[in-house]
Amino acid sequence: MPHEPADLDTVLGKAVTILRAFTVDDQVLSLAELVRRTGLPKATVHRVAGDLVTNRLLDRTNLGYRLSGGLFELGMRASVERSLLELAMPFLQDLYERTHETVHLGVREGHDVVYVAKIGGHRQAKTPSRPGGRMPVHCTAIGKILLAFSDPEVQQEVLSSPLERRTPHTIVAAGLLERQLNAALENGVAFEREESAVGLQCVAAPVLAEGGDRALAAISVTGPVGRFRPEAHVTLVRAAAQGLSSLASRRRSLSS
Amino acid sequence: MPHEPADLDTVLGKAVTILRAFTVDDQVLSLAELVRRTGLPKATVHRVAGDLVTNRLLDRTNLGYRLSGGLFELGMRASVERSLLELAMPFLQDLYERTHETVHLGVREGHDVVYVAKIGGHRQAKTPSRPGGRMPVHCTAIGKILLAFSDPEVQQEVLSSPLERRTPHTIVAAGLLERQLNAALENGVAFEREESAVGLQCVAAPVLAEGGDRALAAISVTGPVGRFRPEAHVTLVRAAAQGLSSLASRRRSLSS
DNA sequence: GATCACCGTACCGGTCAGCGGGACGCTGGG
DNA sequence: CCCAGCGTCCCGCTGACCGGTACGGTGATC
Repeated sequence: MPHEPADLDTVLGKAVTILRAFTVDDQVLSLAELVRRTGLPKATVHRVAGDLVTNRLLDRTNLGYRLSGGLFELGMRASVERSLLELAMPFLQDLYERTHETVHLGVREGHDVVYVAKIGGHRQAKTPSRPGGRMPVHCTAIGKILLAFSDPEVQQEVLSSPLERRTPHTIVAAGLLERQLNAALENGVAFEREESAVGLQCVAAPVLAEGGDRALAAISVTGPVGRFRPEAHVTLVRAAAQGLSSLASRRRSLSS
Repeated sequence: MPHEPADLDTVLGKAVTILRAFTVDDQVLSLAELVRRTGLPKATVHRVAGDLVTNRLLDRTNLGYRLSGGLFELGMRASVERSLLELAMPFLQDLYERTHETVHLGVREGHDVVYVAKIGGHRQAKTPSRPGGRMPVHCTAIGKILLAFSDPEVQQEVLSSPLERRTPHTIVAAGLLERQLNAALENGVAFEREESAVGLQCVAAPVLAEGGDRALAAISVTGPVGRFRPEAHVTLVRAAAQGLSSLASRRRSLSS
């Protein structure tokens, strides 16, 4: 389940429900739309949204409400993502410069991967991912490598839940997926071939925690079928991920 | 004023007060520390922080509280910053690849510049800026160019307020600053020479709104005195900023 | 230009979520 | 041993929050 109900009997619960009603590609939502999405009474949304505006978490435009810059600031202070991002940037940078293909950094959250960074040039392949966005673990290279280097129980959790089909190539058979995960664990790389979007392929390698058997995050390179062969970039991606791993384990940035 | 009091007689106000108690380089704050910073009663902080945890805006660790990954996700959905970032990345990317110096993207908020993106390699100069962080407008190249392309009233507002001295080179005389702003407006570039941090220099150019007389954002290149001469990069920075300007004005991403 | 659907805004009295002073147990340092 | 500082919990008071309802504006449809 994406995220549980969030207590609607409390102001705070209503507030975050409203905030979370915005998806990655909503620019601005009208009051009515917020009412529709949240299921809250109109008067309530009106009031709470107003409070959110005075508290600078929302902006008011003549078209409706929109997540504010203050929220962006706050989000960038989230310790784990922030320090991961700062450590990772130089590596992602290098990787991009050597490949000139789209480079991703992501972490796992439940059954999804959350993208922490995405860098690409003017001619980048049109990927469905966005920084701060989510994708199901089972249909992306990043997701697979993260899952391969997760606790067996969460791995099993995902394998035993229904696997949404995103494209004709999406792997929906748990058995096949499990074999790929084992291979990924063995090789330290995972692949994706048009499983999240038609026309795209991807390689990913894990950023490992101290012990070396759990992934903190993962790095990937994505490109269009045709000019791009995932196998050709295995070494580079792996090198970047390993470099970051060893740098990260020399710092504190983990735990729960 | 950075941000006004935020109504403390409301749950929401207390909640954001607690969230904003975290600065860019706080990893984790104890309950007691939060009490100290917010001035709220201990019992209240304890309860509200608890609520924030159940609503996934804070994480609980054995050392204290910390801004959660959910908050990061939310922040990345802030429309203005997000779309700006997406449009800008390829340009920042190019700029970095041609200079191999630290590249920034920033917007103005009140008397501060807020950094939206920062990219640099392994050998980057050690800058005080961080993505999501703030710096005073008057002591950075980005800040100066943003101010030069702002409404005259806000420009005057800043000029007539006390200018904090950050380094021995920080410009604290309003007259001198004003002359630099005029020059910046004329040339479409601003410079900074060790005014925010000793040993660093910087060039910045504006990302202009449709009309061409107001800046939406600004791009800069920063490097260490010695190997780095700001003048040498004027053309590149300006080109990147102009490219982004024309791209941005072909989209909707402005207003208040 | 009348009707209607849908929007954003405003009102207002009942009630329960939120409040915070204070007490408690734990820990570590002097 | 004591004390300072921490996190947690209790509990009765009260005003912040609630949301049904009503109102004015705006655009499409006939």
